[in-house]
Amino acid sequence: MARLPIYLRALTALADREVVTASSEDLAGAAGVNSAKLRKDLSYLGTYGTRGVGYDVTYLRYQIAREIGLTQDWSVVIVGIGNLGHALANYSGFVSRGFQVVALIDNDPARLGERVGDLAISSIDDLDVVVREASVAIGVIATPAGAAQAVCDRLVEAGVGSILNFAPAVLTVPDHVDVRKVDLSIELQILAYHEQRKAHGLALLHADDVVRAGAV
Amino acid sequence: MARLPIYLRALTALADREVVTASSEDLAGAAGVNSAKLRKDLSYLGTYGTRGVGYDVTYLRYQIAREIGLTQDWSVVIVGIGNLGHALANYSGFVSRGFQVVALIDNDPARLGERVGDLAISSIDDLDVVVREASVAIGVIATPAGAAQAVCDRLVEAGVGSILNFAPAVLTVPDHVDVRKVDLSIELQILAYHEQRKAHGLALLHADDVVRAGAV
DNA sequence: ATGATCTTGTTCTCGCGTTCACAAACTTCT
DNA sequence: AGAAGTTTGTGAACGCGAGAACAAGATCAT
Repeated sequence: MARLPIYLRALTALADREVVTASSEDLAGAAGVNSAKLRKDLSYLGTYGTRGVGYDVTYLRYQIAREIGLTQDWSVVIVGIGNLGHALANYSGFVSRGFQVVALIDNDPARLGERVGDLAISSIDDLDVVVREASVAIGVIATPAGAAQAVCDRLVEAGVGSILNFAPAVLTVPDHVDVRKVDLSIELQILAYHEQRKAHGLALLHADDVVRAGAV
Repeated sequence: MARLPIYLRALTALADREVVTASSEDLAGAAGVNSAKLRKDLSYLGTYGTRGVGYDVTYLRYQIAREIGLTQDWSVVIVGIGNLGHALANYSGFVSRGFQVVALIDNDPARLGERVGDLAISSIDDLDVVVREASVAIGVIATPAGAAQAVCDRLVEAGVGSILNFAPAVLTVPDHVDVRKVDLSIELQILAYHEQRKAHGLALLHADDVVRAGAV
């Protein structure tokens, strides 16, 4: 389920190299997962492979795209046009995968109307209109943590069904709304934890050796 | 392990509100997790709570920060100063949590020396020197997918032990190197999948009702 | 055609993480 | 002091996903 987009990307890369057929081993290698896991994942979608042959790259790619819902375009609204919101608004990876940013919203009245890429920054009061007219299903929150819950409530109220949250805050939403969280500093902290354990681990290992040597 | 930073943030928020003591229920609520899970997580670090009372906010916060390795500062280098790299270089959330960006590296010779925030963009040939002098342990890759593996190799070769990868590519690294991946468009695709299933689910539900009604 | 080879789809087992539930320990009130 | 009320730490059951292993199905060579 969460790995489908990775498979899709691997298939796209293979298609670009004009590979016609790929085995689960090939695909798994390109996606960085176990081949049994990949086969099991794909089997949930249907039986799109051929035993003894593998998977037809183009066909499977279409099927996965359809399953994810990428055969249609999705409208996205970004709230909070700071450093990150700015970068997201210009991020080419979105458009190329069927996501279209249809509105940029910021709180600062001084920035109203400022152009970022093809779009002008608008007020949060325009949210309802924008969401209704472009049938926006996905909202991106790139505000500071303090504003996140309020913005989230407005998005939900306007009818947005899925939220991608970059703010370092825990959002509470109704059951029918999906939230995914991307927290940059948490990722760094996790890496710091591993780094520390590597450094610390060596010290502990030495101490351990001494203990063990003493015991033996 | 991966939830420690969330607890840390919740504790910081409580400390800012001058809360002295918090129960596992309080903390779990603020962090958005089950209270039993939180208690078990914390029990792996040691017994920092007091039965009948709860956890001392300041004390626990320090212990978690120490466990993660946030009592020391970490030097970070960012490679690829496009939209995203730019935003990351200016992101205040890093500094405030003990991460210091010490170098910005980009491939484009025309941009060498360009200033972003307090730093000038430098060449990847300077990587070894920078990593050694500032003892950089963490590298951030914000390049296009095509360049990611090459940059990754250079980082590993220079002695970086942990990598945060924003490029939509699968990186292969030696065992002793940790990699974490943040993929913006994958997050959106997962949301699109859920959205589609919501819309589709209704249609299927109707079809299902018909079938069931027919069967009964 | 038939055996050899390959690859998928699926079953089975294992291990891990989550959650429940409860005893131990601390506080507070009488 | 002792009972009642809280809250932590942890043992046990549960569920779920990951990986190994194998049978079914397809191609290929002879």
